[in-house]
Amino acid sequence: MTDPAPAGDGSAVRVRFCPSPTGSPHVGLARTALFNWAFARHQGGTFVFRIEDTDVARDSQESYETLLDVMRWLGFDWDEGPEVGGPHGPYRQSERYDIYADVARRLLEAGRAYHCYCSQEELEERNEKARSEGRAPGYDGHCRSLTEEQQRAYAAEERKPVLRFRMPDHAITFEDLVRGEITFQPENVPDYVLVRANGHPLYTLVNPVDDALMEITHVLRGEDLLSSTPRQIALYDALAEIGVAGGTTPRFGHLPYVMGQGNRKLSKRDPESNLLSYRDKGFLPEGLLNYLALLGWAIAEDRDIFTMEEMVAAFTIERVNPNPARFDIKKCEAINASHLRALPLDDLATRMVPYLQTAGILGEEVSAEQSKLLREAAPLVQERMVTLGESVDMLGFLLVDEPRFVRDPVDVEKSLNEDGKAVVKAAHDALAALDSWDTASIEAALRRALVEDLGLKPRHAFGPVRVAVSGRRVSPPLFESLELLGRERSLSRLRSAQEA
RNA sequence: GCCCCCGUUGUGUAGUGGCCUAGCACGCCGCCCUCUCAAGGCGGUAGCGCCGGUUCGAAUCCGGUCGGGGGUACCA
Repeated sequence: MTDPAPAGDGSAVRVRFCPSPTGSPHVGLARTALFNWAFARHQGGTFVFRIEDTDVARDSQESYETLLDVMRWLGFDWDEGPEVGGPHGPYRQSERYDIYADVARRLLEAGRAYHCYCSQEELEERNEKARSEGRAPGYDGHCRSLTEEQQRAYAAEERKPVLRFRMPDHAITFEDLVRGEITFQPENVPDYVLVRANGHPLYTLVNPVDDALMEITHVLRGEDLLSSTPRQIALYDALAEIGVAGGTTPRFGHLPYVMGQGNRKLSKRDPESNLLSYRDKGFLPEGLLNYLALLGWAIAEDRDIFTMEEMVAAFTIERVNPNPARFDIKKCEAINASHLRALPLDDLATRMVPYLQTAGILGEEVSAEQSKLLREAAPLVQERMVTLGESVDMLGFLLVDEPRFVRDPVDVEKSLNEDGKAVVKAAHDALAALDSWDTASIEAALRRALVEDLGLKPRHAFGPVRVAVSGRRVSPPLFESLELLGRERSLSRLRSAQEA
């Protein structure tokens, strides 16, 4: 199915993915990117990639580069953002501080924000008091209407003010794209800080400002941001009033959490959350993405394997489910395995290469002979692998020879005892006498020599041979493997195994 | 405490008042196939949080309750 995305009347749709470059990217991030990307592509809209690097303490350049790297690995293309540019750049917030400073000044001048001189200790104290008296905590409006004189007095104490947004005193209601109508009463959404005392703008300011400036129409983000939505909607109104942007407030949709073990949101600490580890293990990007899509969305009631093209064609926010979803590595692996099995063999062979190189099984240069071998071995391992990384253990024996080819000591002990070695010797002699070296002949010869002549059960007959040749008790099919290994290399292994 | 969100088998979901003695997938268990391991085939396991209401009829609508999660920052 390769239907193009219906353009509809949504060509004006603009969505963004705006991660912070802190630490290692996690799967929740990928899920958010996926839903935004799929929505943009389905609508024929614009996908904006913005970097929210205003947290000086935690952001890093390394993390930024990893982010771009992993986005490319996952196959997301962005229409505006780092490296591709666009009409609303720059797309790294660290390069937009002058914009935020200007907006902050205008908000202050228009009276939509005010200087607040309260110290953090004072705020905490008053919050404690409010709590103990059963009142709603949060900023109490202490500095909302200071006279100039009072402000001067505070300044004289060398207090540095923060810039605080003046929330309106009416309820704020919005239609969440995945949850429906949500209302917040004003007493539950206190005035909040936009700019720190040291002049540094906060997420609360920069995120809505950039969404407004970049003309974002739909905000799809994690559920954790749900309760900050009324603050942002109020800020949008103010921005429109001071003429910062066109005055269109985006529509919001809050995606369910991706949970880890227990009832916890999958955090960066959970090993299962690390996106890079999926690439390192050899998950296919399309497999991982397919699984992630299932966390809160379904393409059809009786189907869960699909391509990204199919997802784009089918994706609508209305069908996103609000329940938090548990990340299940077993299902993730099963989905990935399905994609792996569907890969064309040439593609599979090519995709295994980097993993074999990383493991040192292949060098940087892959010879024509090695490629051919890999291509021929691909059908043998395709339905046995869950991830590409498993090709290392499954195919290593074909690609290296002794001394680098080493048999698993445990498997040797179990299979290559005296009896086992006798079987190996018989196998060697039978194969050495063979005229043609192909799977059928090899199988016939071994069956005759081991099963018929020695009277062994097939599993007992071929087990020792398998360990001798592949080094393991679990391997690709034996006869095919022998053919691929070749006559000389096979016989050599059958000899050396007798000395193991 | 207060505010907000969420509640279908172990997990992810389908379900929008009768098609539901609740479908699909993963997992788990058993059997078949079989040179190992897989894959594949067949079968099985297990669920609408609870209580009330509306209705001829409720997983679906309403109220309450319980449970879980998030927020309540000069983090995002």
